[in-house]
Amino acid sequence: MNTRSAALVADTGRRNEAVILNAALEAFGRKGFNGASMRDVAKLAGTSLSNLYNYFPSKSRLLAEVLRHANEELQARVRRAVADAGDDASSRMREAVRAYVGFVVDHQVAMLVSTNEVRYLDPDDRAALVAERDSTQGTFEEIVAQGVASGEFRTPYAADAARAILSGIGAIASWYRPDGRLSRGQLAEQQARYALALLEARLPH
Amino acid sequence: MNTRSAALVADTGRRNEAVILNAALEAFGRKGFNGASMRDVAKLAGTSLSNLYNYFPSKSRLLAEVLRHANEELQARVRRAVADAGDDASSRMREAVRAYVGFVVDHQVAMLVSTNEVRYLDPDDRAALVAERDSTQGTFEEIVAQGVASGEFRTPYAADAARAILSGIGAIASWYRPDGRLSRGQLAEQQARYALALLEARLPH
Amino acid sequence: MNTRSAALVADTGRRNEAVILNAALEAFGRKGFNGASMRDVAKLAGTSLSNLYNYFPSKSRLLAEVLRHANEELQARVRRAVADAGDDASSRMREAVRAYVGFVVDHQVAMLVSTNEVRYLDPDDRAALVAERDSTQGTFEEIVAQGVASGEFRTPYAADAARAILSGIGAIASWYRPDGRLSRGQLAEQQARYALALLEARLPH
Amino acid sequence: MNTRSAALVADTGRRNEAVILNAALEAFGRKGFNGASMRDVAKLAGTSLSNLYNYFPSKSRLLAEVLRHANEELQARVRRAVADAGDDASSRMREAVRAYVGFVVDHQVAMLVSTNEVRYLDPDDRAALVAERDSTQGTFEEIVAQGVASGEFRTPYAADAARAILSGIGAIASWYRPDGRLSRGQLAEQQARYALALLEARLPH
DNA sequence: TATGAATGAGTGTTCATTCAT
DNA sequence: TATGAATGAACACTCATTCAT
Repeated sequence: MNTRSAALVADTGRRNEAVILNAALEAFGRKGFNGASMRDVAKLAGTSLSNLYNYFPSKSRLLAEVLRHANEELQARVRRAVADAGDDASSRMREAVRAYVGFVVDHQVAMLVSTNEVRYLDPDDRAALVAERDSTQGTFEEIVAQGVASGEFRTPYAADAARAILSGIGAIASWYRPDGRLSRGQLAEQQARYALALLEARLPH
Repeated sequence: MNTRSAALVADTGRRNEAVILNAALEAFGRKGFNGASMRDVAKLAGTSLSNLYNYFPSKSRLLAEVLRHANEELQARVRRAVADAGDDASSRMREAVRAYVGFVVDHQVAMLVSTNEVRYLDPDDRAALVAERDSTQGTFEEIVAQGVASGEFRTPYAADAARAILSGIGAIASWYRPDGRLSRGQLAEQQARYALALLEARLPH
Repeated sequence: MNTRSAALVADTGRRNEAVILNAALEAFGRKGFNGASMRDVAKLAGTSLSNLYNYFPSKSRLLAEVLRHANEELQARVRRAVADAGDDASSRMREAVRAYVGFVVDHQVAMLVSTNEVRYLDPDDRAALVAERDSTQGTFEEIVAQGVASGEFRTPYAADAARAILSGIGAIASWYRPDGRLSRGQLAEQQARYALALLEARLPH
Repeated sequence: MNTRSAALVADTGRRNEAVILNAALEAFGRKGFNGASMRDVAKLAGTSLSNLYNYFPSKSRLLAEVLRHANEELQARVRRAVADAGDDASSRMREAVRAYVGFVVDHQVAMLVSTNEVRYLDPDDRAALVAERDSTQGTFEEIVAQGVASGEFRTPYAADAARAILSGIGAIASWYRPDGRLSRGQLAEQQARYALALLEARLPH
């Protein structure tokens, strides 16, 4: 149905749960959290309105679960990439950025919903998600700190650099088209270069 | 009421119109376009629900006007800044970024609403606004092109650099607090540096 | 604007009053009393909404005036026709029918509004109008009575014949098209024949 | 509640649907389509406003269903009557008229709503209903044609006679009172006589 | 687990009418 | 006489949620 994104939530065990989560992601992506109705979600999930409530106690909690899954996947990708990268900050930053970009491209809608609809979460759910996100951003901040310490990165504004980098990458979700000028790989390469340049890393010439 | 932003729409001549536009901006900022009701707007504007419709024919058109005013102000600031800047691409980029950051900080809510709620515009209004926004981005793209041509900027990814820069600056609206670590001026300076670094400009050491 | 009907209310003295009455007739004709708004009327009259209330104190009274004018014209036509007709019941009935048909064709919309929207009048206005209408129907009933007395009409159901005849003629308003199969004159002739036949008059062969 | 009409829609199977349809008929009958609100209908049906929409997707479709049921019943009565009548045109016309009158008397409100509110239907629904009505009128037109061909009816205006007859009968709905001068049967007999007379049938003396 | 019926609060919008000018 | 701004009530319709089955 949506050719730009693979299903975000895998179909393990409780089958309908995954179906509903993916339907909700799609609905929220199309119309926003407040613009999409539970009926929309039910229709996309191919089930009845009332059956939704057998899986999620409220619309808000449904959104929370959608965002939790999205963030989980993003975090996993980034952590794996960093773990598999070399030891120097530049390599690690490059791989972290590539992974982040990969997620944004693979799950464009999830990224959009993630950034635009967090605010509609109930306070507790929002706090939990923000904490998770901060932790992902923390991974980038650590790499920045490492690079500054090692002299690889010379930016005088290290404290905010990770956020600046992630803002730019996150925004990709709002304009990237898979059939556009840049391939998935080229985009990742480009963003990595932007990131390292922003950090004033010693770039290869 | 909102301490983070001065009124976006000036109160010249048609008074209630400005009052309503500012109320709408605030309401949409607090709850999003779909989350805010016309009743919310009326309450904030201190008028009756039905009277809103003497000024704007629909909620959607009200949003369109809010966004048009916001973009107008942003565009004016950037153009003025570029016109007043030096001749070299680096100076012009620096001033353009400063102006853009200034707008985001002065009209944080307007910036947030602008990026998050455009999608709810009617197609025609959306197209018109996107065109205006592209024109603002075009100003940045021209500076990039100038810098690349003159050798000031050495990024191999010039085509997408303006967008990357503006994404990062726009995102400021979602986290900046006037009482935070950075002053308005420091933030502007920082963002200018990020921008020039991303462009791989020859930086002063 | 409406090619099927001449203006019902003549433009004597208080000019805008006639303009408004004709506009109201058109509006009520197009959308019904409850479907047409005072704004609709104002637009058609080429004046402002609030100005309507300088002429008529309420929507309901506006309708009452429209219907009063329509009925006045209808009544005048019928009375004039009967007065100008011969002495025998058949001739008088024939002319009365012709006149009635003439009104329906000349003021189709007025006839439609008259029959469909009376019910929305305030009780007093409705009573007054119904009385006027009964008086017009009374004219026909007298002719029937005369014809029965003289032996011209042989129907055993004289008491309800006038109403039956007028129902049929009134309904013409809902289907007649000036460019249809029958001319104005042919239609009148046809209806006169139907009426006399229904009354079981001795018809010419 | 309404002593003048039996319930039009029978309560078979889908109970609430019939309840709502009858409530809608009553509401539209009392105040007209535009004058009656969905809240009125809900109140009469003894259910909630929003529940109405579980049965009918819009006020307009609700009206369409009401009118469809009414026309179905009318059509069925007329067809049955004609089928059960003798072979000559006069008998068939007499029975057809009797059946039509019977419907008007039994379902006075339905007849009124049917004639006054069709115009508020959506174009497609209106077209469908008009087609059904034309088919009923067609039944009468065929009888007229038969009678003219056989020499039973001598009217020179055969083409419009069926419509003239049905207009008169339909109008009964707007004045008949069950406790009035005429009984149901007398009224039917009277109308049959009017019809045959109008057709210039050879009447029994 | 799944459904369709039900509900009360809320949506954007329009209404007839009034008022200040 | 004429206007534009204003209002409170009402409109058709949709909402998230619940309940009986």
